[in-house]
Amino acid sequence: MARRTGSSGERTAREIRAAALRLFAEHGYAAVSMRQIAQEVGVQAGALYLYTPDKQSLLADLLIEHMEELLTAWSAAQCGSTDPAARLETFVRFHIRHHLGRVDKVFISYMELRNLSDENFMRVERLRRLYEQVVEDILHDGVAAGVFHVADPRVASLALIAMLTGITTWHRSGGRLPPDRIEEIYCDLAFGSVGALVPGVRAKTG
Amino acid sequence: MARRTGSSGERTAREIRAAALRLFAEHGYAAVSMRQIAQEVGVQAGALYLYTPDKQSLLADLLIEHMEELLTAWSAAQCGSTDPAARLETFVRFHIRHHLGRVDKVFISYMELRNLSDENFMRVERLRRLYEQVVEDILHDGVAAGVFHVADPRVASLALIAMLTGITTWHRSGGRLPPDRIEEIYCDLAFGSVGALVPGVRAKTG
DNA sequence: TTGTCAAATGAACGAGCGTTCAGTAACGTG
DNA sequence: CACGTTACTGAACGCTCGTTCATTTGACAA
Repeated sequence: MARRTGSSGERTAREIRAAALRLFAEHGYAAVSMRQIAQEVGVQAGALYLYTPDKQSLLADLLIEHMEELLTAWSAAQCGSTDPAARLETFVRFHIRHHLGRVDKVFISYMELRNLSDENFMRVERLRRLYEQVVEDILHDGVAAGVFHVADPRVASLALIAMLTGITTWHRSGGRLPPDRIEEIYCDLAFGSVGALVPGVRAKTG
Repeated sequence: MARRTGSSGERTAREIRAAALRLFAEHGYAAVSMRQIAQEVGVQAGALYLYTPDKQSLLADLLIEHMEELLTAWSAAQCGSTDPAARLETFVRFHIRHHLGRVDKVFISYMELRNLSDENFMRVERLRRLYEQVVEDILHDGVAAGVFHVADPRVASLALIAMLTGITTWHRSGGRLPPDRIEEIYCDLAFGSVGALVPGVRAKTG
């Protein structure tokens, strides 16, 4: 056989990326072979090279796309408000919602950084730094406005992101808590950690 | 050559474990070959099998030992107090101090879980669950005593651990902040997130 | 000095790796 | 229906992988 009936380059390209993402997330980049990815797509290993120059690019493309998608989505999601508390709530809810819908991508974005070439690593790292800066700015403005109380906005922003992103390690869809409830809980935790209360009348219970 | 002058089985065993830890942390388990580990020790690959049945055990031993060491260290470090706030502060400081001194082990303990066999994974997971329970119990008691305010102690404990452990991803020894300062900052963040203040007179600044 | 044990060599095993490429079958257009 | 284009095969390339094992050397006691 050569070309398969009903095949389409565009579809195969999508399937390859999806298979690579799934397998990288499950077994890790180094532990997944091009032949495994090909098999998942239903194709021979050589065919992959019609769609990617090499294995490394397959990973790099996934990670860079993930970070760009994250930043773009944030641009669209952020509220116009200048109130730090409103901005923080918007961010927390956005971050959780965005990440819960992309567990695999989040996973490999943290796990497989070291398997990137130096150049690709720097590209991803620059994007990640931009995202971290978003939080740092919110916290910084909040501290200046006297509504947040954190000793070190930079460290607090990293702590906040780690806390929020950690959800992806334990969350299972259909689990005990629905996404909305998780958002509420983490809003409370986030605002508490910066020495503030969530805007609105919601009071902490316990 | 065969046996090398001045060689000792015990020392070689230690060196193999150290080399494996370092290389696994730097490149990932799957990306490190037995020949690389052997070269780091200054030995041929075959010699490793005098000290480990296979590569998998090399990883599993490191992870299991790490978790057991963590639990043992906590047993020794915990204060006798029944006051939830005091227990939380002790835990936060312990966790940070313990983890900052073992960055490599912490790293592979989170990154390489999926490279464990099912049996080894379950062993590590059981130990991890015990450690998470420590925090959950503290938070639960604090909520019952009315000093902590969290909606869901289980989720809050996972959030707290994620926040604290995240330090290891950005911390560099000799960086901007000395370990003591990091402890202070994270104590504030941790107590804030559970709706409390750090015991003592320390006030949040910012 | 000899013998025993501990510690390591180095070559080999089959398997799998990422990648290349000449060949071939289905598709889309005229 | 012919024909260039697109999509893919399948075999092969040189390597590296984890692991085994007969052999060799150093250390140490008798």
